[in-house]
This record gives sequence, structure tokens and C-alpha cells, in this order.
Amino acid sequence: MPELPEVETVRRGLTPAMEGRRILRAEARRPDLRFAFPERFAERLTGTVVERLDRRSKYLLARLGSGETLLMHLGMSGRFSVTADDLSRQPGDFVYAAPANPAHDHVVFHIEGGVTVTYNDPRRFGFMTLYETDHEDAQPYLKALGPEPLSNGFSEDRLNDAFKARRSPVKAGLLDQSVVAGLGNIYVCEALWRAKISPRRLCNSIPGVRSARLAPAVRDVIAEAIEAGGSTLRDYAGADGAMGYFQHRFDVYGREGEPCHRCEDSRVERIVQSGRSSFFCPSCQR
DNA sequence: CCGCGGACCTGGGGGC
DNA sequence: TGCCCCCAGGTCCGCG
Repeated sequence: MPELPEVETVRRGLTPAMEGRRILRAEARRPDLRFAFPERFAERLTGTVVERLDRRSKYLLARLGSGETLLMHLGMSGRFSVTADDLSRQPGDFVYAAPANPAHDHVVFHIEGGVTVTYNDPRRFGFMTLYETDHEDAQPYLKALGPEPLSNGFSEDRLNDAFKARRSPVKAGLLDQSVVAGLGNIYVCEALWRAKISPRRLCNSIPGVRSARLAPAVRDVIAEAIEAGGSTLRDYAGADGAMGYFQHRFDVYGREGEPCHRCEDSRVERIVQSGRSSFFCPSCQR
């Protein structure tokens, strides 16, 4: 579920349920997700107001009145559901259906106004932690992140700098969160298709004409995916947490054996790179 | 320092 | 129907 566009979609969905509201009670129903929860986790959340809900890369950052930030990562299978007494009455408000298996409801926030936000994560690759907001520069998960793909910090020049001395395949280069933050397997495959670059091509051969195609391809696919996710918020109820409808616009991801959308005489191939599937058109991606 | 493979978990789908 | 293997949107750690 969660690359940058999905996490941004979740952020927008959770905002009306959480922002400006007090957490009356928090429950951690087990001692850990991927990692142990921090000391007194539930107690530190209880009674504080969520002043703002931010996102950095694939991390959700709840700014708390206590001076701490609650950092949340959805891993591979993390989902939030929201139930509310009154939220669903407002246009644009956001209510997720309850997830399928309550055995994996690991964290529950009881929020003022009759709102309940539940974190469900079957695989438990997600995690949550708390840190002093004033010390965010030292936060280990955030410290090494590269620029947001939609920010001014991400550009053709940025790719040139990051890739010129790098010998790994560009697929791995774009998955490196210190190069550009927030891409995952799907959007890397899609961006490389748009830029007509083979996932096997080495990073150090990207600077130049290919960076000039790749930077806008990354930006465009992320922006379009956010747009697609945002426009289908209300359809999430009862469905997979954050797919939006961008899945119907994939050009290569999950399309092994199907025709390339650019060259009709060629079919999408799947290869494995660093243990993960890469989908690409061997004809137009070089 | 870099790059890769394995580990961490559970569930769904396909093949037999 | 049951079982087994493969696959999955992420990240960290240890090895070479």
C-alpha cells in the first residue's frame, strides 16, 4: 500500500479526523510492531492535542501539543480505519471501513468528537515512535532522507549529483531514499518507463539527457498518483486502504506479458533486481 | 564506503 | 478441500 502518494492520501484522509483534536485515550494492544513501542507510549499520547498532521517521505508525522511528534510508518501492510459519530456528515470528510481482521488492530486512538482511529497491520512491518519535535534534525528515520520529489530540492541536477559516481542499477538508485525520498517499487518502475530508461542501466550512465527525462518523469508520476488517490477517498470504505484508482493507469507495474503502451509489438517483462520485481519494456526502455 | 542478500511477518493466489 | 510454494507497495543489518 504505502509509497509516497498512498501515504499522502492517508494523511489527507486522517486530517479531518485528527487535526485539532485531543487524543482522549491511546491503546497499544501489543508491545511492538516492527520495533518495540517507546517507553510509556500510550501514556505519552493520552490527553495531548494533534495540532497538525504532516508527511515526510513515507512517514506520517503527528505534531502533538505535548511538544513531541508521533512518527508513523505503514510498512507494507499498514492501514488506518476511521470511525466517527459525525465526520461522515461533512462533504469531503473521510471514513474508512473497519479492516477485515481485527486481530491485527494494533494501535487505537480514541479522539474527542466521537472519532476512533485504528491502525491495522497484518505483517507488522510498520512502526511508530515519539521524539521531541524540536530535535527533529536528529531523528534517525528522517535524517538521511533525500528531497521530496515534488519539492524544489529534487531536480535533474540532483539526480546528476547522486548518480554520477554510482555503479548500481538505476532501479536501486531510485529506491535509495537518500537520493529522492518516497519512491517505492511501483513508482520507480513507472517513472523509468516514462523516461524510457531500462531499470538495468547503471546510475553513472544516467546524467545528461536521461536525467533530463527522469526527473520530470518522477515528478509527474508522483503528482498524478497523488491526484488519483485524492479523488477516490470516499471509495476507500470497505476497500484496500490506499490504492486510489491509479492502479488502473499503470503502464508496466504488474503487467508482465501484456503489450507495452508505447510499442505495440513488444510486451512488458519482469526481472528480479535486488530481490524485487522490475517491470519494463525491453524495446523502448534503454 | 558500497551493494547485495537475507531477515522480519502474515495472507492471498495458483498449481497439484 | 488441502497443502505447498511463491509473491507482496519497506527497511534494517551484516557480510563480502
